[in-house]
Amino acid sequence: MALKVYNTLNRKKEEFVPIKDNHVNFYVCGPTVYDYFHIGNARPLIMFDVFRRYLEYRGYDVNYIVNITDIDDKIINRAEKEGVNFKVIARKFTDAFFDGAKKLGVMPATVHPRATDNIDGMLELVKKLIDKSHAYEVDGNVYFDISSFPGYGKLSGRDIEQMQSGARINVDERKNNPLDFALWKSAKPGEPSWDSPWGPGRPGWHIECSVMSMKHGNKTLDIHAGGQDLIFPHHENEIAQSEAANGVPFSKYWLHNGFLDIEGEKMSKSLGNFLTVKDILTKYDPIVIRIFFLLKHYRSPIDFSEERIKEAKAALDRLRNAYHKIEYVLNAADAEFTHDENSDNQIEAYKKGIEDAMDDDFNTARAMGHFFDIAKGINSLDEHDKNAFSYINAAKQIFDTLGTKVFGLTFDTQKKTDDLSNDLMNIIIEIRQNARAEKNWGLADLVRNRLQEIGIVLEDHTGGTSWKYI
RNA sequence: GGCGCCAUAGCCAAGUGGUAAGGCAGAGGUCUGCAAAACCUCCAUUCUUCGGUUCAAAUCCGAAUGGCGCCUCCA
Repeated sequence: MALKVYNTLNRKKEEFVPIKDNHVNFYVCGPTVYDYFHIGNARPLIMFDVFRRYLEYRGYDVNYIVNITDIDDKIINRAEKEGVNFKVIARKFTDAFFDGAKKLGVMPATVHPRATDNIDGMLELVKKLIDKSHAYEVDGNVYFDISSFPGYGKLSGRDIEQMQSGARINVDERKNNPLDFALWKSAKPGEPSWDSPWGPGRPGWHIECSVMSMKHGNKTLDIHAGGQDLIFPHHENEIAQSEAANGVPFSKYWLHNGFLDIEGEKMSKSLGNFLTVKDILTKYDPIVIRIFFLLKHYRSPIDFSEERIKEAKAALDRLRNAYHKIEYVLNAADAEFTHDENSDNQIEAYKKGIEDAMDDDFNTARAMGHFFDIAKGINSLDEHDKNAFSYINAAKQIFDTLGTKVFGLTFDTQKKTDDLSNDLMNIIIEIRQNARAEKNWGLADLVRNRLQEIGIVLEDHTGGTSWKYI
């Protein structure tokens, strides 16, 4: 089955065909580093990371670009408030972004370009737009003239005239048209600035993405992605300035993720429900956050709450328990298993189910359902049945490849355990088994309870006792 | 006012015109010294409502109702 993606440009699912062979230029709008990134920012970060991994799993050569916007009004405002250079703010929250992303299991992009490293490219693009009469300069500011670009509004499905009638009153008087947007802003005294033909200034909000995607990707990207709120004006403006300059489509496919609410309400600082990833990770396993997002389709709205997270944790634990059984059986086995064709076929069917789900506009929620089916299959197996070998082995493969490499989930709850710890655990378990044999339940329970206090769970089976970290 | 999205069990959620995946919670049972984990059984004759198309609709069309988003910085 061919991969299909929902393209915001046409509002339809389309077959995914890269522009050139199996090469994919995939650009995601990264953070503006003016604050710690929040749980809502984590959604595109995690979901598009999974899409990227799946494309690679499918054999595509993915050039994955996630920019850092490190110059912007919000950064300048914060720097002013704290009385530091804007670079201090940008550096601090760029570091926090990379740190959080790493903890969430997000793979580093092929390249993470920064806006401030690309000022020259932006100046060139602005010049080109002026030369082509798509932009005009007023008092050191350069604006894009949207009336010069007939396709304006095609991504967001907006009509220019209707937008003009509904435009806010507080528009910049210097613009020819209220909807024209800034490509270059003149600097006020004391503000960070770069020299330009129009005087000292800084780039407008949208220009950095156009420049960085062209530089590190192509004039026409295969995929451009971001949050739904970026459709207008950000992505609309990127299209206008890029296509006006290059005369070719800016991106073949546009992907947009749905919003996240907190307890049914929009997240905002004024409501006091603003949750940063940094804070959340002090409370929850990052992989729980990952599976929380994976359990729902990326384009739907998602609601974040304690209860949802508890459910996500329970779901993850179910998969981890199954994986724990896989390892327990494989380790305990004498490796005298016979081949079972039925199990092979069954597991092939699960694998195909997951791939079909992902091929259908990255339906991770459906894909996860198949993982639970596999978990059930593992849990139902008689661990002493030698015919179970191929099923268990194949299941492990699916967990390790699709589960870990594509979805970025970790199932192995065993921390890095050294030989000494393993030996000690075996001794403790042996002593407790002796106590149990003598029906010394007090001692047996004491051992189990004390271990639980330090995060180790003992599980008695008919054939012995296994242990794992919580 | 303009543009767009959504409505499936107690909760979350998938659903590709052919007769409702999965997870959580709950009830009963099995296993166990007790736990934990797991397994088995039960838990939507029905998909907000009303029309329509069709042999067949949760899926397509229309309308109503109820939520939500964007149009201003936002992932």
